[in-house]
Amino acid sequence: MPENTTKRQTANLSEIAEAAGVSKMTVSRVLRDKDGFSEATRQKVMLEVERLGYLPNRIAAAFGQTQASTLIGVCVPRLSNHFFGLALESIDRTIQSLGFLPVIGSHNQVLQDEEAWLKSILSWRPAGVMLSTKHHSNTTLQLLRDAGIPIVEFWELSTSPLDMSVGFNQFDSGFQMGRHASIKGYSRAGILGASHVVEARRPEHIEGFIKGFTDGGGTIVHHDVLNDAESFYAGFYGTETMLNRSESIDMIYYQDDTMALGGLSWCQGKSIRIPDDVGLAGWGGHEATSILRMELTTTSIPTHLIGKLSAEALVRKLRSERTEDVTAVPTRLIDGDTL
Amino acid sequence: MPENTTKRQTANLSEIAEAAGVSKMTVSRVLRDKDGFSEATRQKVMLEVERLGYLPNRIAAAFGQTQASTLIGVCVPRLSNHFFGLALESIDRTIQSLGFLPVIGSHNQVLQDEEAWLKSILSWRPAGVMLSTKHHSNTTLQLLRDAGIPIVEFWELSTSPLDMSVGFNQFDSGFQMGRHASIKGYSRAGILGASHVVEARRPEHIEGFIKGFTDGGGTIVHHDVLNDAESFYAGFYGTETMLNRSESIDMIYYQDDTMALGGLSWCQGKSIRIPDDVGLAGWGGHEATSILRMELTTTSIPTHLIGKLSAEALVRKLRSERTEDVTAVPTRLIDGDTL
DNA sequence: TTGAAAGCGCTAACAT
DNA sequence: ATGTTAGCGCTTTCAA
Repeated sequence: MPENTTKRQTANLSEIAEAAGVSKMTVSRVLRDKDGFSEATRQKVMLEVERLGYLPNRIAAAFGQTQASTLIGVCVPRLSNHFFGLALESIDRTIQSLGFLPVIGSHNQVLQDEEAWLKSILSWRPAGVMLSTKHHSNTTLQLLRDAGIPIVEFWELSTSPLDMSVGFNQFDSGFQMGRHASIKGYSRAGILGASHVVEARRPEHIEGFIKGFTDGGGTIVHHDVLNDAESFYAGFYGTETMLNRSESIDMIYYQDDTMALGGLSWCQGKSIRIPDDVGLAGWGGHEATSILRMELTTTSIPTHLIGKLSAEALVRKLRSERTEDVTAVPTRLIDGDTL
Repeated sequence: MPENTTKRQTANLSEIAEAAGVSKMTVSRVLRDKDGFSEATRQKVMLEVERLGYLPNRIAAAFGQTQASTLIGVCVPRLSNHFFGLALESIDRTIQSLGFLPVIGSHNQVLQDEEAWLKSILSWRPAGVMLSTKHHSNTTLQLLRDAGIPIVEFWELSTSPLDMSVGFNQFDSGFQMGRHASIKGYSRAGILGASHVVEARRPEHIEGFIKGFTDGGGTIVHHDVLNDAESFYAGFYGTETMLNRSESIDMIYYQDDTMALGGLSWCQGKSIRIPDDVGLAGWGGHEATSILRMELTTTSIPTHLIGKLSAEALVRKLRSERTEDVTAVPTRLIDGDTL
């Protein structure tokens, strides 16, 4: 029976102090394990803490003492994105185990949404923030500067980070695939991307692929960006559209593996031979590829590792421990059966 | 260059007040749009707010005035779960648009993890919490009671909720599939579940399926619970194991669609005819099924709707508006080609 | 080893 | 329409 009209529901330090026959400060010291109390006192206090079901009030604790906030803001493009879901899982576990509370948000690839989210979380004076893109609005940059808290940019590596960066070289991951395709003899590629935001920036691995592929003498025949979220189905119908065009292409590079899987399925349904008729390459390293009879050629991203390392880097900085500003994690080109 | 040693980085109400030549209270009123100020005053104040880049301090605002906290705790089983990812996306958007800040956590189907997360978020005195399971530890129940804040249990419908519940009848969704399979003539079913937690409770839709299927005269021949997360690959190898056993089964019911898709793929690789040799049924309504040449028989869950309605219900309660305590959303049995 | 006092930034309640 | 006062629960600082 929620009663958010009443003032206070839980015991506070004073009540514990009174019950235990000591002062507020002594209780505070015991709870935070600062020294300055005897074992006997500790026991008296803890007994009352248990008995009264004391729950610390972090709002009060954080209030005024900036460094006491245990909130850490974490912003990703989409909560339903498979790859970020995996990274978040790792971030969540790591941050919590280190004694902080993650506050997760999303920006949908819209700079203004990131900005709005940032204002929202900064008004709670977090100890630090974790951002998953390299590009930010000017207001965002200003807000971050003013906040004066540690920042980790994770996912895509930034070699000149605002503060710290943990991630992989996204351009290079695409570049390698482009070169790989070129070496394998492919020369006319289609690229299939998707974004539900029209003005979205072209992903760096796509840029990298273009460079790697054209450097090797290849030509990008098509570059379709569907106005849709990356998804299995977007890859399915996007592939249909692309292959039904007149110009012949010998391979398709997909924005991610969900799309590549959709494309692969469409091709199999049409009895198009992979990789003989068309080569396919994805990006990400999606778990779903494990059930195929052929291995998808793709680039695997160490989502878990990124999450763990980025959360750890942030906490180390919060604790004023030594940390690298830039931590690169490797991606791995999986030379599968589809290209 | 983060400096979490210095005390304050941003302007506060007093500074705005001084700069604008009014009192703190007037600034406070303007910012919260409470009445009690002239248009001229408003303009003076807003000018300084802009100029000094004032960012409200919600910690101070929430401190002492319980109802001023804009934090809402949200706990799901796993952040990387596709279905919960979709629900979270909807919850996130809805909560933010209503002026609150979601604090998302996960419990991995472990009651103690939910309890730990709850303690953590309650110490931040949230305005309300959203939980995605019906079952809680005694301590969790006690904590929720003491907190005295609105609670929404979302996902699985609870007809006697702690406070409010928004979701579907999970038992019934399985029951319907069991009856459906039985009516179609299937009589010897295998059930394939997965959980990375050994002592996890059996999902209600599995229970429902068993009831519906056996009521119709069917027999559950196998019930395997893989010690793994639900995943495409778990469905793949679990199906292999199950079908390689001696006893003949004529259908498999999967814990979710990712597993069903894995199973379907395994069967197709072995040239097992679906649904003639074996019928397959999933649960959830995964987007990936859209790329198959056959439609997966499954139960579709309105993840987005659940997220939206549950977030709205909570906020309505916070605003003391009228709300239903129990909101049922429908699931839909998709009578596809695999059963 | 312990306690007392001050103050963090804001808002509710009460003036004017 | 605007200002003043008090206090939320905790921790830091200083004193005993």
